[in-house]
Amino acid sequence: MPLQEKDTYQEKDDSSRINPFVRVREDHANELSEDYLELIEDLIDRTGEARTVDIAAKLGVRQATVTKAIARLKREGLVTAAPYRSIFLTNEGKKIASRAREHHRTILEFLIALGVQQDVAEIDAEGIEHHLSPATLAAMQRFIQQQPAAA
Amino acid sequence: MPLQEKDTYQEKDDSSRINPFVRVREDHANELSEDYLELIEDLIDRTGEARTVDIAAKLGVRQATVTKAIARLKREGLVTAAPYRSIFLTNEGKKIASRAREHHRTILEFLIALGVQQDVAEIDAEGIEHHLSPATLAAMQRFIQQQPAAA
DNA sequence: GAGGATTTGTAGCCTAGGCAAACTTTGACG
DNA sequence: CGTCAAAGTTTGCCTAGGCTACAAATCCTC
Repeated sequence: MPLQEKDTYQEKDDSSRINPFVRVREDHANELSEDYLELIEDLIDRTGEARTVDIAAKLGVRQATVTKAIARLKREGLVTAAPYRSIFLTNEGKKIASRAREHHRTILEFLIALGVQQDVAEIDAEGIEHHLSPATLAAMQRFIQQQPAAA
Repeated sequence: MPLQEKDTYQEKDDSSRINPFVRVREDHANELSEDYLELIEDLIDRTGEARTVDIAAKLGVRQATVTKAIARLKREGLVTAAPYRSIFLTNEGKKIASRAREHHRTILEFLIALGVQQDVAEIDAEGIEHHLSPATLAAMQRFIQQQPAAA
């Protein structure tokens, strides 16, 4: 037998394209980051700044948890933040936040167009926004545009 | 000050109904279990038995990981399994598996009806199936039935 | 029915992301 | 300008879910 046996394990490269479960696990790794970035952008837009205490309240976690997460985002170059000061997005962070927000909006509009109640749609949109391929998002866009847009 | 301060934290009872992020975190806790149960049911149906090695291959993880997960499912009363023997679902486990499978099928059909390519639909369905409320699933059902069902 | 390959299980490690408790910094206000 | 509440941080803990390496059991095959 040549080289290493590999067990039944699939290599990362192609497995994410091939195995849905692997793909879901990978999505989960980005999910939290995107939620933070999207929320930070939103807070800055609406209140002028993103503070630990507000992020914690929105996400339903403790401030300590937010501090830890922000440290990670800093390490990844997605935000900047000086101790005891509020948080800002880097350009890279802004890109991700805007994309996430756009997806979120698309999904929300789509669900509502599909006939789902507003509040339920909000919750479900949050749940699925990190797991949809560009192709599905495009299909949702098409669907929205075909709708008569009930006033 | 009265009683405990509570910080800005929201109590579990209502927060899952109120805060989408809390809801998503709760969904994640069940996600893995449902994937296992659904897969076990599928393997039993198709090959006669559910073996660790096959579960591992399908999920893209190591066998040791599967063993650990099965131990948890046993503790939760969702499967039965004797050491070195294959795995069976309890009634409770079967209920969850069937529900999961049904949701999965609904979502898959829906995405395809929406115009998403088969292989992409498979991947996305796996990603979102644990995050949709009954209301949204019902809306998807309605949409499928309205479709002319293109041959 | 013995031997070796395959499968399963065990032990120990790692990381992420929660938490509480204690500490530090900030900043508002008398 | 001193004090003190609110905000932020640090530390240390826990659990889940991955992994590797190794040990044990099972089961083909001759």
